[in-house]
Amino acid sequence: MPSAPQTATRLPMTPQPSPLPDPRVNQLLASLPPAELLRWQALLEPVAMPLGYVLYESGQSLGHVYFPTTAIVSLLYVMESGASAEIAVAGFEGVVGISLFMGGDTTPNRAVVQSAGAGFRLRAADMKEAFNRSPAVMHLMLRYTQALITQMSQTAVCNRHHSLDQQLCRWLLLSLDRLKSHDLVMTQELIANMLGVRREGVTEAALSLQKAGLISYARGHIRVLDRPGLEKRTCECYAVVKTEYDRLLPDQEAT
Amino acid sequence: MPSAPQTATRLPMTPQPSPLPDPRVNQLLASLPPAELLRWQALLEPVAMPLGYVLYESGQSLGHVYFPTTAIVSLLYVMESGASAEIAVAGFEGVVGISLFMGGDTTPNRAVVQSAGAGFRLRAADMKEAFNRSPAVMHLMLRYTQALITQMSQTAVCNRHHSLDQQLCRWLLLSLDRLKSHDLVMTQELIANMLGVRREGVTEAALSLQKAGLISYARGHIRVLDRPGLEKRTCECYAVVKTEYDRLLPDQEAT
DNA sequence: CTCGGTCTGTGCGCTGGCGTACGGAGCAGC
DNA sequence: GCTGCTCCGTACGCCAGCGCACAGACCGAG
Repeated sequence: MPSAPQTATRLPMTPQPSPLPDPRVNQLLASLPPAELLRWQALLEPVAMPLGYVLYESGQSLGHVYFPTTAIVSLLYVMESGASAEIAVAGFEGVVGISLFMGGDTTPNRAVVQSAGAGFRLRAADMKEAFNRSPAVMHLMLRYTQALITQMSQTAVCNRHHSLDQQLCRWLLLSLDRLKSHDLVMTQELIANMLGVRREGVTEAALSLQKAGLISYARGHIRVLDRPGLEKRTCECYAVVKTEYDRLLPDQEAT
Repeated sequence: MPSAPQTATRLPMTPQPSPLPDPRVNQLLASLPPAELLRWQALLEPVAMPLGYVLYESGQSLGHVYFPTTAIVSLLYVMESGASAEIAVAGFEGVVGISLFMGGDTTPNRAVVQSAGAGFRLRAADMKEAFNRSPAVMHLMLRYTQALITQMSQTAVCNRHHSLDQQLCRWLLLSLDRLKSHDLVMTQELIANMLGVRREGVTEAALSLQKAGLISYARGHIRVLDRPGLEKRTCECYAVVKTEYDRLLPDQEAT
């Protein structure tokens, strides 16, 4: 695998999908049986995923499932009041739109691009067909779904018990894992929306991380300086989720 | 369907499974294709589910899946500190042990009986076999799983944004729906553990509900006096979850 | 260089829920 | 009818995070 990051995040609106993007940058796609992947090549459509782009809206029937490669997608619930809370996050390790093969077709959540990048999409009908035809595909998707469930559970726990400080660390680490980079482009306002807290709260937490020398922050650009430090500072939730992802989704990282 | 409640909860330790319990009291079992249900009859084992009984422990490999009939089961995460938080709840409408067919075999959660009653269980191997053999079984289980996912998501949101008061209402309503009764046996201490809050907090919230004439509370016995009142007082989370369950799991309530 | 917009830092009063501690009330058994 | 235990009510100080308001700081456009 060539060094993937390829600073596509630099261009906010049109992160040009590189001329011949490799679906295998997405771990789920990479984990497909070779014959299956071959079939899919014809069906997968490369898409740009600009910051803030809404892949699907609460209750809206899904036309496609999305396999991010360099983008990160947030699943969040938006309340009647307009306040929001992130339920989970998906990147190159996963897929957005599980309700399609789970059978519900819709969810009460919104999926929005949290970090610009690229990915692939697959038509709903094709996804369902593959899921129902191939046990390998099915089991892969279900294992991913279980990992996602763990992330959601842990989000609930974290929301209940842990400090904003710790939650910010967890959130940064989850994002970092999906970027393979130490820089992320993200205003405090956005982070606040994701975490479902005040912007000022994020400012305070970010400052304390900065003072501890763990990150440096400047106008929507975060650089992580001391990742192990973040891991020490966060709550157990991050480790639980990470461990579960590693357990359920074989890493495919050979070479 | 005969009036089900049959105060089995009166006996704490041995809620005698009635002589010939009908699996179809569990909605998932009732939704199986008739031929499939017939197969299962031989495999389903009636079990008593006394209060506090731990169906499975965090990380423990599952020997069975459980289909509650009159019992309610909480899925909760227990932190290193010993504090806990409920992730979701399952009763006669569902099944406990989804990680079995999702492919993970284990979860980081604990499943514990929150309201005594009865149910059935099925050996892990039999469950997997049926899931992989019968698309009808598979789709049924997956639709249920998606409903459960919605519940988890909403738990996360609720933990983030809503007052203890509202959360207590939501929790009572979710329990009520799974009991088909207006009485529940539940100390404030236990509720506090489920919600992941202080016992005193529950006392306060319960008092305010009592003063509003919505419930009456006495030594571990709650009677709901005004259900619509509870529904008015709770947050949107309850309705979201309820709607999603009704949508995904056909009610089978004919007759 | 200036101006307008976005993003980040700071202050202040408020409140919901926490930790702790204790008092009283009901039930069960002897 | 007393004792012990479980369960529920109350009180008080504390603090994280909220809502609000505003000041600087940086950036790009003209």
